[in-house]
Amino acid sequence: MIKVYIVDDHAVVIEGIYSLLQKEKDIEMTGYASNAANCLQYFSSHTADVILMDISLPDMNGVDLCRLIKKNYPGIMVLALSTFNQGTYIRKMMESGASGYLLKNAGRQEIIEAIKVVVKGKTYLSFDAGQALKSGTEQLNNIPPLTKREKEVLAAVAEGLTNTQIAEKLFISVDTVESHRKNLHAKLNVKNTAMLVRLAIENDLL
Amino acid sequence: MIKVYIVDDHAVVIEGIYSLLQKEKDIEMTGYASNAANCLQYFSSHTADVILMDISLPDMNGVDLCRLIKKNYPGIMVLALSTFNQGTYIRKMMESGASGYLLKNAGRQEIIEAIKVVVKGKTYLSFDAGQALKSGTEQLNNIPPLTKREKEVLAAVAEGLTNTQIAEKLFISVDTVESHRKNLHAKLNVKNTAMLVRLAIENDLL
DNA sequence: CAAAAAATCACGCCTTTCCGGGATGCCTGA
DNA sequence: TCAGGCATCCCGGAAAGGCGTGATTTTTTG
Repeated sequence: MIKVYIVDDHAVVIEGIYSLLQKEKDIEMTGYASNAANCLQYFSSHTADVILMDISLPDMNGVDLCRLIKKNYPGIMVLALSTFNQGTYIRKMMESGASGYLLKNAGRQEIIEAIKVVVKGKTYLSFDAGQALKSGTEQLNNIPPLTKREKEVLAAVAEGLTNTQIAEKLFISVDTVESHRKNLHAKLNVKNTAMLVRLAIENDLL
Repeated sequence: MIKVYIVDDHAVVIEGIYSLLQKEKDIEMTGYASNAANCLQYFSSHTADVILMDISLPDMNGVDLCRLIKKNYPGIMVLALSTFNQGTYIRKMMESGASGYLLKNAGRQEIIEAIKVVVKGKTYLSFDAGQALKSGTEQLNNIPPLTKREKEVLAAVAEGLTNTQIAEKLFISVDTVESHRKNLHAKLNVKNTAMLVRLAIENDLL
């Protein structure tokens, strides 16, 4: 009997999965939570085999919750659940210890299969998710890590501040700001402010 | 007996709503579809009182589907269903004839209430959705209409083209491009490229 | 048709970015 | 200890953008 727990802030999703899993003999739903806090509280005194976890929760994002769970209870398998089929999200979840990634448009069969796969310690990725992951790593999407300062400057630029204003804000000289911008341009392979801001927003670098 | 139909590409959501509505005596689920095409086909020979409609579907967006439904069957009330609490989406759905907007984190009570309200011809907005709408219209979010040329220039700017490149692309002089940019700055109340691009992306002006 | 809105082009002036260098400490991990 | 990444600062010239103002032509629309 596989014990499944759900964390999702959408009542209909919880209800739907509950309803779907009820028909399955060897799967049992032991509980659910609509936020990270309740989930963590539950596991301080209970356990489960698999957690179906929405990546966006009201009080914490799925990535952090997943990391916490895997750190404290490595035996529990986390199966990420999301509407978004974005390489970045998927990658982050997998890096945080998730055993799989399931899109919410998955049907009953797929959900059950995913649960059975991850409970054995294997990895399950929705077909589309797998695709997104691949195309993400193999293509240009590859964003080099930015330093703390660079991120600060980038955020300020995206807010529309001029170099002078940024310099004042960060208590550094205008030249330094320019240096950071130059590095950002080089790292992100852009050549002006417009492309920089666009890339920053679209890749959630703020 | 209120007849409810669901259009959503997430099996769990359909299952969840079905399960929730089953317990309600005076509401009946008459069918569902996981895409716009099936939905339209269904209504060519059936009807319903309320359609719960996801705003993002695989083959068509909710806004267009809503418009189609209301045009052909004005008597059917459309209740938009979405994860996103964004003023733009909400506004577009309402403008397309939807009777309400429900967030997917709504509980059983709220869903049922919403259905009962819209079937009477009234409007139902999730609390949060109402807030987003208000803050959208009443605050600065108010975006004046842009002309065709302005949109073209804006798109080019967001792509990272320089004024010279834009001029070549649109077969106009650099001065004209600058004029359009000046107008954009004035209309959108920004003062540099960074803010312009950011605002353009965040308000889906591309 | 006549008024309004949009699109076009122009000039001058100043500010800001962009770019290619170079330089100096500081800290960390191999 | 020492290389390398990081953050800091500097210079100078070229390019692009921002701002005010004004003008002409086309298009839209009441």
